[in-house]
Amino acid sequence: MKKSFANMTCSIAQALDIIGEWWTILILRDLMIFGGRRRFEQLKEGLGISRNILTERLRKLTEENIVSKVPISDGARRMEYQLTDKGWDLMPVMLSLSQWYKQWRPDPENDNMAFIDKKYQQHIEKIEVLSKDGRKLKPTDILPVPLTEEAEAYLKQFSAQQLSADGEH
Amino acid sequence: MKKSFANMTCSIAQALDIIGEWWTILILRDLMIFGGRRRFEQLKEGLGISRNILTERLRKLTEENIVSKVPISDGARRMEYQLTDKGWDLMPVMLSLSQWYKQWRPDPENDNMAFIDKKYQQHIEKIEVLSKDGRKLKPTDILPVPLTEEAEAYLKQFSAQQLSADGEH
DNA sequence: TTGAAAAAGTTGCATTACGCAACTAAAGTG
DNA sequence: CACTTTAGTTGCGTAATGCAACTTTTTCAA
Repeated sequence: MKKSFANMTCSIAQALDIIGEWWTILILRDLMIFGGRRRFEQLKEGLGISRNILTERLRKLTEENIVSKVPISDGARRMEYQLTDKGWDLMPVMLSLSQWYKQWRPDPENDNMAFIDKKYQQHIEKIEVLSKDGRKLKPTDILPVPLTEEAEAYLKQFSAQQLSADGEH
Repeated sequence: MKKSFANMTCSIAQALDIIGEWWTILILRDLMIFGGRRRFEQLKEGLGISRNILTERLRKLTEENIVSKVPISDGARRMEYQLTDKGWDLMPVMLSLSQWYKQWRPDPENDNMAFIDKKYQQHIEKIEVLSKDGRKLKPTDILPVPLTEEAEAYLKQFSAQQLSADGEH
């Protein structure tokens, strides 16, 4: 049986356990696209996904409150799938995946997805990771750390040292 | 047979085709963690992944130049796996997954991953998406658009209009 | 230097997930 | 009221995953 990540104490593993299965992120992408596909058959045709898999993925996304199933118009019984706030908050995941691929792709032609700033209808800037003092951080400026109590204590201590050192000059 | 996303003209699909399989991102996470697991057996034990799957994932990651297999020390024949620059550039993907989960998790206890700013050893700020004029964008300020020639032309035109409008007041 | 143990896979088999096509039930449509 | 569309469900064949046993090379202790 395919192993679940749900019992791992790591936010990345937890996130992937929810949205990390094959097709899931592409379904969410379609739901994000302006004027895009919201209906079962549309999603199926657009993606080329099998019916039973689409059913299963949508069921899980609905259960996780990432997507909601709402009437296509008031009082109608036909339904469509819409992102919830929780779903829209996955935008940075989409962006970072897209931008990583664009930066390293071997073939610049093979892509037609863009992310547009709604207000000015412009391509948006690269996604940035900012430090507390506003520096833009490169990947290697960042350290993923599994947090034990010791690690937390160390960081608190280091932080105090750093503050006093900064105050001295 | 599980379908490939490699022939879709979308950078998200392309990225997922490379790193979207079960386990792959968790392997990369372990390779990112400071002082973390770099060796086959360590990765296997730490993740609880089967040997044959780990072999296959590492093979693909190496082939894609996301990970490289290097001698554990100079001239040694024992190998370890290290991230390449292309691999490190996946940091924003890790961050955005982690931060999404942390924001929406039902259970705040069930997580021990943190991302630290190396210089000050502090937790880093939330990942931000910036517009060209430096505004921090919310998910709903952003529009994913499949780029056709028409879409490109429209955007170019809109952009010109916007500039002249901005110049007038 | 030799014997044991570890490291890094490979192979074979059982089970689960996925893809496909056929079927179904309800809702919309003319 | 027929018939079409929509949104699934079911069944089956194949591929992916998990597990355990086996292999080969390297490392280490005595």
